[in-house]
Amino acid sequence: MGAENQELRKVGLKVTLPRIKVLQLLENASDSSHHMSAEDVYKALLEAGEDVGLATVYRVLTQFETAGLVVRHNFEGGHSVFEIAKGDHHDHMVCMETGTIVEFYDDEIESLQHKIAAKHGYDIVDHSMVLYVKPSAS
Amino acid sequence: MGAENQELRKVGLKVTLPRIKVLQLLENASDSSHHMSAEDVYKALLEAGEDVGLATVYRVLTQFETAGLVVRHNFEGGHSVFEIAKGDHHDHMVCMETGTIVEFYDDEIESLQHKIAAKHGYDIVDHSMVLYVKPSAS
DNA sequence: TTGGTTGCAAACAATTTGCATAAAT
DNA sequence: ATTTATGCAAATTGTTTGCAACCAA
Repeated sequence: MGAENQELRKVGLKVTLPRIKVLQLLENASDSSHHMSAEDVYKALLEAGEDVGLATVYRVLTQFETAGLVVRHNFEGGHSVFEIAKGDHHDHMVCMETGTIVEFYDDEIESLQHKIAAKHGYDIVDHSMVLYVKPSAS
Repeated sequence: MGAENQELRKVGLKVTLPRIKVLQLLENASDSSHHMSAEDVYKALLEAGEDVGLATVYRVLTQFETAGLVVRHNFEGGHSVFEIAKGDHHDHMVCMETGTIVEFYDDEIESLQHKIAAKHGYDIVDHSMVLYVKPSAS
């Protein structure tokens, strides 16, 4: 039995075929397909010959998000994209011209964010930071 | 003639009633209604007795965004919110418990963002940073 | 006059939900 | 056997578009 099997049980989700397939897909997602929309996942599964419904993909992704297995991002342009949660937090840079997504993490920025929230009497629950960029004119 | 009149001409938009009304509404928006969705604007105008269509509100807001008169934000939860562009750039902090929105600006973070983008060979076109917070447990 | 603008209804895209059926424990 | 999950189609939500009537320049 695959490791996905265990992961699902661990978060209290019944082990079903759709869930296993979606989880495998996201875990093995290559660099370029690291961030996938529900539609992306759905089409990938269809192409792999798996017979899942789009509604199920949405349901499963939402459950995974709640369970902390995946992270949902709302970049500009309406639809959400998901990526497997690898434990590490990072922010994103989206190239407006190529669509490339670069992940980065900056300790200094993180601590400044906390400092600012604290200054206003708040604790940070979560945050999103996306830099929309273009290749720098050399 | 109101000042909105001039502002519209300045950006090359024909002066029409819906545009004037939407612009006035956003300019006079109180602190709590500083950030409004298209629906918010639509309902506010209806309550004020103005007879505009929701589609027109969307069109006008999009035109204003293009013209730089307003800024559109995509906070979590699907719909967009707009605010009059007062020239100054700032980021947001959204309280998950009260819905309060705090605006802030941090020079240090801004420069770090540019430094990071540059490190990856990019220029920043735009960025969004939203801190989702809760009142700090005292 | 004449082209830009509006309102309304229909069209859309992304996501959610109801429900009868199918599968997991 | 029970309970939960799935697939499909229909329903929602937020936003856009086609088009005839309308208004600003």
